[in-house]
Amino acid sequence: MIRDARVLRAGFVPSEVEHRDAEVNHLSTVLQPITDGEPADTAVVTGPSGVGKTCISKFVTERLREEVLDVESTYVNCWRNFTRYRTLYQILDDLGQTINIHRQSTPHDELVDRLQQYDGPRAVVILDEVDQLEDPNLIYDLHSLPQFALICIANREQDLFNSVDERLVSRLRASEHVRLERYHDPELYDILGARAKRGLDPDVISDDQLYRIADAAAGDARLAIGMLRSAASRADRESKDTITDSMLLDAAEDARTQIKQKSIDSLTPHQRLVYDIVREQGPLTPSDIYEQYSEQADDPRTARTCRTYLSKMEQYNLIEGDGTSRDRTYSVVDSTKTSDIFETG
DNA sequence: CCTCCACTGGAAAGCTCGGTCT
DNA sequence: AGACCGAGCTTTCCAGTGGAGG
Repeated sequence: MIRDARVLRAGFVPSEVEHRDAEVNHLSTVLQPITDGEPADTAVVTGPSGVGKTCISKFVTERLREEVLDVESTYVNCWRNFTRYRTLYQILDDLGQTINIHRQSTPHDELVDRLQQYDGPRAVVILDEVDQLEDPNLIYDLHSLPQFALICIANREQDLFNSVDERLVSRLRASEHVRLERYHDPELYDILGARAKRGLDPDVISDDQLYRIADAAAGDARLAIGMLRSAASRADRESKDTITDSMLLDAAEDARTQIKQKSIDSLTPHQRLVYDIVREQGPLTPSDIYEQYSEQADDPRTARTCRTYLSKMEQYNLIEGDGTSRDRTYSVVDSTKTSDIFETG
């Protein structure tokens, strides 16, 4: 029943991008100078999650590489590689420049030096979730190197500008800006339809079901494709020929928890304990959380560290803080809102 | 309006771990 | 093997913020 699982995976870049012609063209134009061996301007790509920011950036870069021989490209997820060192290392690694660089004992500055000395072909550097960078000055360093064309991806323009200093803000404001809006339901339906057609046997899923996935995903293509993937793999496991409505219902839950589970898995045991306390007993005040935590933990960390955990988890969108100062409480982020849409449909 | 108190998050120093260098 | 180094995490200290209550 699954014909080509690749097209249902999260990072898949399709051969044609649907409903993003204007944005794709815009981004292509920014990178265009590279085809003539000229330096390209920095591009900023913004929009909420699942609108295709990563997808069109990779797509445009791939297409450029098909056109021109001498172009390298690298993709760094700054959320996973949030330190300056990891990001630089990732870029150098992708460019094949990590010979003689040792993960542990090479100073920061040497990595930047390496990039400055890089004399290979021009390279497109995609920095995904760039607002998550611990030290945004890295953007400035890369921006000033003419052999690299930067694509900075962020959810919100403001998040990006808030975290960087003045000189960089003015430079980024001057650079090309590609804004992506949420998909409308019919657009999402088209995207899902295309993936289903390539990825699944015919008649595995009905048009009506696809439309309901599109509806439930509320403009988020990643979520929608995740739901489709989850439903399809369930049907496959159970050796069914078609996807049933109840599978769709479970898939909606699945797709959301899977995204969350990734974050949860990256927590340390101490962070995990704090998260579990908030999940089971929240909403709780910070002092209550710490009291519980220090009782339950083996060799508990200090309250300050616990605060660092909380703000980290808030960034990961695992928990949310409500209220300010004394009436502040933390609780887990609610992720079960899609059920009713499928129930009535 | 003023003081108290809980909460927040920055800065700097300390620790441990895993790696290199000789 | 032992000295040494940097990253990442933790601790200590503390200034700033904003409700609550006199």
